Amino acid sequence: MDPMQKIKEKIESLIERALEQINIPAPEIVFSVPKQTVHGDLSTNIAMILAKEAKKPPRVLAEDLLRQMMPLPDWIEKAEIAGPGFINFFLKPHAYFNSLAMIMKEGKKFGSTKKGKGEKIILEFVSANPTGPLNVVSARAAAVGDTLANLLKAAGFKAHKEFYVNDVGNQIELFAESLRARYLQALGKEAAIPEEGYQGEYLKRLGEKLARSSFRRTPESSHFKKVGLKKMLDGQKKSLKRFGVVFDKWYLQSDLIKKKKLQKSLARLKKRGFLYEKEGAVFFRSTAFGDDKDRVVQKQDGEYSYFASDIAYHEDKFKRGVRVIDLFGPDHHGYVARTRASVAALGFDPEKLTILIIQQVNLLENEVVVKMSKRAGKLITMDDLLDEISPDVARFFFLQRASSTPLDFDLALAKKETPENPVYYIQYAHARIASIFRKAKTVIPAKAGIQSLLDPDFRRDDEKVDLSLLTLPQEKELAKKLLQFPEVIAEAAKDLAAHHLPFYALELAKEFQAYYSHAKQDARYKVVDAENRPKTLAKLYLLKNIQIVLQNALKLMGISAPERMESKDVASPI
RNA sequence: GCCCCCGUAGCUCAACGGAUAGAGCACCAGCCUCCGAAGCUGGUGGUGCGUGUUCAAUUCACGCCGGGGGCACCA
Repeated sequence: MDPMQKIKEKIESLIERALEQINIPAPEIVFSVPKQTVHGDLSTNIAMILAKEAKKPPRVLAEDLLRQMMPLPDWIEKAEIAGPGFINFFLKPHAYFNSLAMIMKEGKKFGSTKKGKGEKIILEFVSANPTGPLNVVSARAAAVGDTLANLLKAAGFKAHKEFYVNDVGNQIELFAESLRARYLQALGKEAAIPEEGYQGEYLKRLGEKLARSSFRRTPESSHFKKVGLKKMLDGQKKSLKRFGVVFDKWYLQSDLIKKKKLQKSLARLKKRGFLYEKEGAVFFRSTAFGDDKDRVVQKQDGEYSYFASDIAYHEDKFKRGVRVIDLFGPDHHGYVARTRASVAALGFDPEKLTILIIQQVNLLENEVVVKMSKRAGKLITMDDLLDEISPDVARFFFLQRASSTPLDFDLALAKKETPENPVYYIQYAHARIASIFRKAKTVIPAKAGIQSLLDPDFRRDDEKVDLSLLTLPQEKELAKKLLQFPEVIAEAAKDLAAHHLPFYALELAKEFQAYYSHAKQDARYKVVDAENRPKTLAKLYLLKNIQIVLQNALKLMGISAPERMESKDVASPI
């Protein structure tokens, strides 16, 4: 449920009735929450939208509307016309406080909605080649993809996380050859890593390990492929787990061929007239759907192209889900048009396919860009990253940025900034509330009711809490902020914009910290007051709600919500 | 040449087409007998250029300028 939505709907019907009175058909009415409190709690631009149609200046129309709306319901303090013709509504605190019970009641579920109607979405991300360890770009994709999946679930979709394993093709052969060479080298034999092969240290180590496990004769190339692949996949899974990302499915490209899915997809395309032969190769007519040129699906040598597998994979995904979301790396943006074309050619709605490009991560070292290449063996791995900074910090760092923009990542800087990282700010707000509760437990006389509020499983009915005792302006603002959470989730899920989440959490933490800090100057802001039990309860109630929302937001980002912040580095008060 | 991403504060990034463009870091000045100073308060400082659409443009369209990336019968 979304309490804010209900408030909006109520005002909406007021406006609709007013429009009816002056004979203007009502369009969709949009509200925004003004940045400044002087502009009220909710604002609409309806008078400016309709000014032309009404043949009146916006402000005059706004006045007409306002007159029709009188008298306002008791939960609206006042309504004003401002600026070029905004109608601003000022709500009484109880309009918000009354909805807090819902946050308490829903707990971990607060913020979730059912807008997705259980629609299944297949979300594919990371999908790095199984030829080496995951790098930082994969880390970014993992953080974003995982949080998008969480957001979609919270918005009422069924999100399925999938990792596509490119275990077929030239790069795998090169990989196997490179490993074989390392193996032979470890045995002291002459062997060269193929040109374009994989030079990384990790293969050297693996080759040495294989050499130690005494083979009587040099194994077949296929053996290196098999062992190497397994090793790489296990390593990738381990890194991802360390990062807190677990996939629902690891989908093998080779399965598409084994299970004849690839062949069937191509047959369908052929039947529909989108395939043709030229110079001994088979082409897909992607230009029929706006691609620059047609694309090869079967090469002259009879092998299927990577793209052919991808066609089959997308068909398979569309058979399993209503919507498909792909997170591509920046080097794959050229694939967007042809992928979309293939989906359309197979008869699926291309609108149901969303391809997000997770932009590159420029790794910097002392402000100099470090070029990464898996084949040349120059890379900074996800594990290297996690050796330096915690998963919480890394995830937050990646989530803060819109994923469609390139990201400069200075490892040295990231490490240095760790103590000041904003993620701690949010966690600290959460821990601080926990701390206040610990304090309250010792100070407030133990009555039957209060224990329940201090208990994690507290529910509203356990004890009457009089929220009208919350009279400070910041308390109303905090309640307002909390109630915006479901909309934040819904919007972020709709736009697939994970970065809204950290910003919201930061804002909420900020408002709380500022509110809390007033207590030093002003006793009215003090939460725990042994002399005033009802007021303490009301404040604790609000704080509990803040804590719940912070928890839920952090959970969506895959970040922990600690009860205490513990660090030796940070000095405690003298 | 074509395609994609990006130009917002000294740096890293925000801003459903809305009102006085916001945060963090950095810098300056204050604040711990009192629920955690990983904190709070105040200050310095910004939309690359041009034209259009609109009541309203950081946002949309077009054109420049600048930075990055991609344009395989490799995956």
